[in-house]
Amino acid sequence: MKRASLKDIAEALNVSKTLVSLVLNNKANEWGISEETQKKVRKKAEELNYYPNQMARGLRTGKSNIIGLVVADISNPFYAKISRTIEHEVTQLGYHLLVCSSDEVEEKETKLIELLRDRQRVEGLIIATTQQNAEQFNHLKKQQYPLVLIDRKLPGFGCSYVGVDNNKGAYQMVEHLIKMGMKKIGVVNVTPSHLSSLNERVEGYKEALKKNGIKFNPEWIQSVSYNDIGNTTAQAVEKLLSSSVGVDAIFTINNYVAINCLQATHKLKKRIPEDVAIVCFDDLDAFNFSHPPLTTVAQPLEQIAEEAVRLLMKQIDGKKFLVAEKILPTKLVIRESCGGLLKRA
Amino acid sequence: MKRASLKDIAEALNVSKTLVSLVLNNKANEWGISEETQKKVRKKAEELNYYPNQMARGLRTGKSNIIGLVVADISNPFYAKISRTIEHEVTQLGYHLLVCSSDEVEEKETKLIELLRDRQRVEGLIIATTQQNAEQFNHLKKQQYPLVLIDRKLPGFGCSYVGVDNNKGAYQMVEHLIKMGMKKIGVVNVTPSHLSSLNERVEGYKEALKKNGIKFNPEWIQSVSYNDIGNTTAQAVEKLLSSSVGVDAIFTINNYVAINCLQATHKLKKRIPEDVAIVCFDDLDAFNFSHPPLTTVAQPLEQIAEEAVRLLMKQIDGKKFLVAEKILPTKLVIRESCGGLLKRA
DNA sequence: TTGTTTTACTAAAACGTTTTAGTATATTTG
DNA sequence: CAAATATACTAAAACGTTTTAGTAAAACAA
Repeated sequence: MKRASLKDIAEALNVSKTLVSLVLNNKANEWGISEETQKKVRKKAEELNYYPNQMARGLRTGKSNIIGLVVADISNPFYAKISRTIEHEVTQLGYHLLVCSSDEVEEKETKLIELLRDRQRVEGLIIATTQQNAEQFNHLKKQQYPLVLIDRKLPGFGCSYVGVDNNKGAYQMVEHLIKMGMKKIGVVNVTPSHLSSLNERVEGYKEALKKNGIKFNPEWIQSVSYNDIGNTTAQAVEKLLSSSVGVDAIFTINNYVAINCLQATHKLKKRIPEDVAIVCFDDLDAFNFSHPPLTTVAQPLEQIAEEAVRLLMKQIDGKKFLVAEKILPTKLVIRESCGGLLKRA
Repeated sequence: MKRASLKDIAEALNVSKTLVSLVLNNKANEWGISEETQKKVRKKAEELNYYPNQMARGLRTGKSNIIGLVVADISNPFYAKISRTIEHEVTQLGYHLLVCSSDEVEEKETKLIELLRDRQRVEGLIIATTQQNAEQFNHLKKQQYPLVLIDRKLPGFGCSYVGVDNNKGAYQMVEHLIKMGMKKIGVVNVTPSHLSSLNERVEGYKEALKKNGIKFNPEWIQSVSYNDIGNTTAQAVEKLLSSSVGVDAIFTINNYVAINCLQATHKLKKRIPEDVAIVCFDDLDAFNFSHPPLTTVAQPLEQIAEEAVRLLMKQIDGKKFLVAEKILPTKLVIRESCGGLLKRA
């Protein structure tokens, strides 16, 4: 069944396509088209079930009305939540969202960006990048292509960015542990990591110790490897809980590490939080019902998404690459794994 | 910076746009265009960084190369995983994916379908529908519009559908519990529910009891309401665990209910699985590290996605609405919450 | 040699919009 | 009453492809 076009409406009413277009784009009044004619047109459009062809429109105007989102993995709840809100926001604004996963592979991300920009002609990109150098982004910047990075920042590259205050989030978390009476606080980090966010969290941790007069012991920081997450986490936890180190609490650098630490600790038959507290950066719904429910530093996912869309739209509307950072506050979510509830009782 | 078009390449080489188009679409040989000319064209295209304008192409061919996916909530891990695979599959085939969330609201879904089909001109739709009647889908069917339903089936409406054998999955789960020595097995369902999948699960449960000579007690099935999930779940669990009913095991109808039952049970200070086993339909990554790790019926998410794409593409290629059902098997994932490991030890 | 076929291309239309530059008629102004 | 202005429209071009229907020149056949 062929779809109605402007021409069909125009012919049915014996008016020009121009007039129909003007009416349906709400420009009729500024063109002095009579109310009566407007009504006729709208009625016929309805009757013929007319919808503008976005491809024709896009071809003519040069606007695709699509924006692109590239994340490491859309099935990761962290990105899924953000994606959800972004979709919602851009839909409000008459845009569509194309989401792609890079699988944390640099070349895939490069290809995806190319695909979205060059083939699909998306009008702007929101990216949680996995890239380590800014080559491709510099290219986009030179061409004034609307871009917003989220979650992960590229050191030394100026662009729009939305993220959280990792340093402060970690600081608050650690300070809370100290207030709970913890003296020796370990960290499980990831290695090697080029992600700025993780380093900032470690810094926040160290600052909290310092400010509270606790002398930092290098053995308190253990690192695990994504390639061999199970074994390396087991080793890290064992080391932290060994009699020589013997920490009271473990601060895991992200939710993925947290999950593995949880399992490793259970395997060692240590109770949480009685034997050791475990807390982490990043909140997941699942941490509500893990054993025990985890105390975390939560990121304002919706707000991140909203700000990212806002910054992107500003660039799209202004046809200009903009450099603007939005650093949002995190929130301490206190559940049972840090012993807070127990000690209060 | 203006992008290169066919015209630019053609002019630079003093050939026609037609020729350039033919070469770049790999139709040069069937048109007898010389190797030499082909090389020239490809080289120039590369040089000018040419990418075809999908909107122009779409306008001309009537194909958008986009397909649409509508689910209840893309931030739900179940749909996020499926979406991930669908995206991957269609990308292989040169398509893009537009994902939208209906929030389980019928009118939103209706609008989204309209938006995707009429405005964005997606070439086909994959939908986990929240609708209760087939009106809109019948309309699509009449127009031979490519459609695949996943996860949720519309009773009495013939179309392509991909889902799992809910009945059998539930049957196997319940039979496993019986083999573990459970005699009284409760169910926590959702009410009111028009979702066929949930009803099938309840049927499978009943069949398993019957086949194993256990007389079904209506009090064993309790229902909760999404609107007041916390309270209703607490009541349901309390009832099931009360001395008058006293079930050995609780089979929750989906992952969302499972999470709430887990919390309710913990709150009652009952141990799982010592005091009561808890199992559920649907697997989540999170159930690996919940307390205790949950025994579940897992759905083959990737396979669902793959089949859905296959069925959709068949319709798009054939320009025909097809009625075909693909029912996939589930898998029993035995973890600790059903007591299996304990009793084996 | 003439007519036919093959080779290697091209011109132009079409897809459905938006936008620019009009125009014919009616109304107002000086 | 002529000129200027306002009103209510329209014709046609342009966006960048793909595809249809060609064509000129070369090669071949009779």
